[in-house]
Amino acid sequence: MPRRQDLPEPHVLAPLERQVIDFFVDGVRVLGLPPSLGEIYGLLYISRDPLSLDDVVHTLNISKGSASQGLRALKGLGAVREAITANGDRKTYYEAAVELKRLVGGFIREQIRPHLESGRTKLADLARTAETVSDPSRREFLDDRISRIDQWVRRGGQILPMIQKILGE
Amino acid sequence: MPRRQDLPEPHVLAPLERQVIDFFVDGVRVLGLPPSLGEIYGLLYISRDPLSLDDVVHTLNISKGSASQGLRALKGLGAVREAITANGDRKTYYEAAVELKRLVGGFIREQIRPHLESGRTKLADLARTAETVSDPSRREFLDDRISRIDQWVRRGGQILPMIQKILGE
DNA sequence: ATTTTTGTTCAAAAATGTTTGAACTTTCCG
DNA sequence: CGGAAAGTTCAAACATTTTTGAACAAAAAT
Repeated sequence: MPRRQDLPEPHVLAPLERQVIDFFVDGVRVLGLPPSLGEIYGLLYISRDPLSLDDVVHTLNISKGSASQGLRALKGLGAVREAITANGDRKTYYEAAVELKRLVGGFIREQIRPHLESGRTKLADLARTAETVSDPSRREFLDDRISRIDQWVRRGGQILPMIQKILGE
Repeated sequence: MPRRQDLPEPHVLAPLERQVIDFFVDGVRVLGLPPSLGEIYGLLYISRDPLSLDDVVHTLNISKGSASQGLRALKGLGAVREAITANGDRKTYYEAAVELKRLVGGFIREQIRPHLESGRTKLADLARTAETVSDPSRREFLDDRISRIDQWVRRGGQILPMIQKILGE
């Protein structure tokens, strides 16, 4: 019974596919993510059918380790999901999530919110440290600067839902 | 004086200043910028008076090269400006720009817009390549995926001015 | 006109981040 | 059970980015 994984095709990427993948490699670089994530996402994005980890490894010529870690990270970002595997196949197949809303949401949740969170914590520490400054003139200056950062963090927290709303329609 | 070469004694930073600097080091990492930019900006941000390149070098204990390049990059981002130099002094002094509007605007202009721009170009190339695909079914799929990316890029271009507007008040 | 001060440049070193691959675990199947 | 297939882990190899520092240039002071 011939199955997917029995086909020993070298699977050379067409120029178009390569172009799409490169597009996403550049895209994820802007977001500060490793190139392999861009490659994998790009490949899935331009594949009509879901692909297995093995498909990814062979098509992109990357290691199993990279593919495994990359797929996990993309799942975590909500950029890739497991496709429902219909037949009695024990591989899991992956497909790209293509809704901008989901992509942006995942990125904000995983990459931005945690930093905003820790920023808030550090800021609170900072304010506490500043309270121990005795010189009133210096103290006034510090209070201004710290409250300014506070304003920035606050604005950041406000604007994220707006971005999600605008991109999510 | 028996000092090690002409290496200057590093100025010791108060804990508060160190905390602020670290805050910005983390901040710029999120933006994909080198730590030295965060250090320099943080130092200027928490300094009441403008500082010279030499001040930056000695206080942060970084090389002159790093300080020079870092200050240039920060100027390019609009995050730092040259202060009006008191007469009789030929050093130039730098101060942090603290308006969120300016910071965000500079970052978008320098780091985001260029990528959006090149994204548009690559996308146009892609669309041209896709036109050569003959299989109608495959072609239909590709057209959908490509127009979807086009939509993303378009949305990105629309949302940037909104962000600037919201943060710029 | 020489030296000192101020700052820039860039090749190489150091630091950091990414990918690999071999060993390992888990699950399925006979 | 034992073996094979699928997937994970992580230390080391590799790649990229950042920082350094010595050489250089410009300009002011001596």
